[in-house]
Amino acid sequence: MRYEPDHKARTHRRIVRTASRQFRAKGLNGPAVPALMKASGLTHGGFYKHFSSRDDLAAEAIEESLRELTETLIAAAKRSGSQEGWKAMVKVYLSPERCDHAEVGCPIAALAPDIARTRPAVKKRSSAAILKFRQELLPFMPGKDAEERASNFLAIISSLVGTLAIARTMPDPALRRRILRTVRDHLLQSF
Amino acid sequence: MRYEPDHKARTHRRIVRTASRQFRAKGLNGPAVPALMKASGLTHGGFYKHFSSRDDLAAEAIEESLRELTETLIAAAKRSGSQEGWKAMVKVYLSPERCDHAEVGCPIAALAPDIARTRPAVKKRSSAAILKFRQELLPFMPGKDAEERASNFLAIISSLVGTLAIARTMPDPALRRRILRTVRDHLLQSF
DNA sequence: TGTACATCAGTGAACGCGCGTTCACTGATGTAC
DNA sequence: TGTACATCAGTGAACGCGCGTTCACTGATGTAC
Repeated sequence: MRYEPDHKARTHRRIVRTASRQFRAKGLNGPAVPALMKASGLTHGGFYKHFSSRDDLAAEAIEESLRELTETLIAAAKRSGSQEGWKAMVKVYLSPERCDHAEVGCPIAALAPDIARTRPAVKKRSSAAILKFRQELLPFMPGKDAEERASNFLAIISSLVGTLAIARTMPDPALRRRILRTVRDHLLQSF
Repeated sequence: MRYEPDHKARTHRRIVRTASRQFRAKGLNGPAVPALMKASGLTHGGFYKHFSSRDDLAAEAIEESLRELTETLIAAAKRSGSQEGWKAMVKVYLSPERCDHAEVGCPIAALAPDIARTRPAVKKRSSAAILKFRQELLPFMPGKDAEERASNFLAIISSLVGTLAIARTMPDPALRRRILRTVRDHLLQSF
């Protein structure tokens, strides 16, 4: 069976996108190769036509989900129209919907400890992707100069990541929402 | 072989304590039962004389590590002597040593996403232990009334957890230290 | 125009391995008589 | 005092299973002649 010229690239992208959701939902060691391929409507045998290893896919999936997150947050900031794009980002990031659906949410909140523990190759690509993510969001941060924006980015993103991570450990949805609301309100009046 | 009356209880405690380190180092799905027992100088066969399942040990290990963390932080606050115990807690929590040794550090920073994804029984016991942890630290938080201290606890702990999680994804030790220092300084002058 | 062959994305059986859990067993000591 | 038995923390072989990866194969279509 021959396909259109970009067929393989499209399949590849589809595997990466579905895998990025599976990893966020189940952890970096969660989904097995057969499950990852099945979720894209394929069988596991073809996996190594697309990726050199499971780690290779994991790294690509993390890079992809960080690109998606960047896009989502910047879109929210631009939609808000105001000078303070970071406030729109905080509101989106801490929304109950995103908290309850880790599979489409922030890969740092969902996977940071897994990334810290993973093989050096995956860790290197992931941390580079996080630094790129930081670079793209810096312009939207509060602060009068680059240095202040950089330090505020760290203060804000660490609070966001920690809040989501903590909220998700709580089985009670009402408590989760209370946590999200509390930190959101705190952050919005802090900068 | 008969043992002293408390022999089994001591062995049990030893398994839990070594396991709590292994889980923090390798994740909730990381260490296998044989490895967990071997780390305590035992063979895997006796495991089910002490625990009803691997999940049972995981829950107990998380509870234990949160008790240890509570102790460590309160000791730091009391050692500092000042009225502002939370500042001493922030400094200890974000120390480079603790960042570089997840196995003896905060189980929330090391395991939150794993806890969020785990079986309901483990999740329930873990979240209860986190709420107990919160309750014991509240008196040391900044704020003029209970409500303010509760909201500040959340703002501070989420920032701490997120900072450690993010820093640990970075392979460069200098960058890790810079991240820790930045958030520490930010927090210390924020409340 | 017709035929033999090359291409290559995807298939599915098979590999060696380690997992969580079970279970019959060990053997030093306490207890019953 | 001496002996038979009960106790029970810990041992190690074995179980069924799913893992990541390999590999010979499929089969529709493009290319060579």
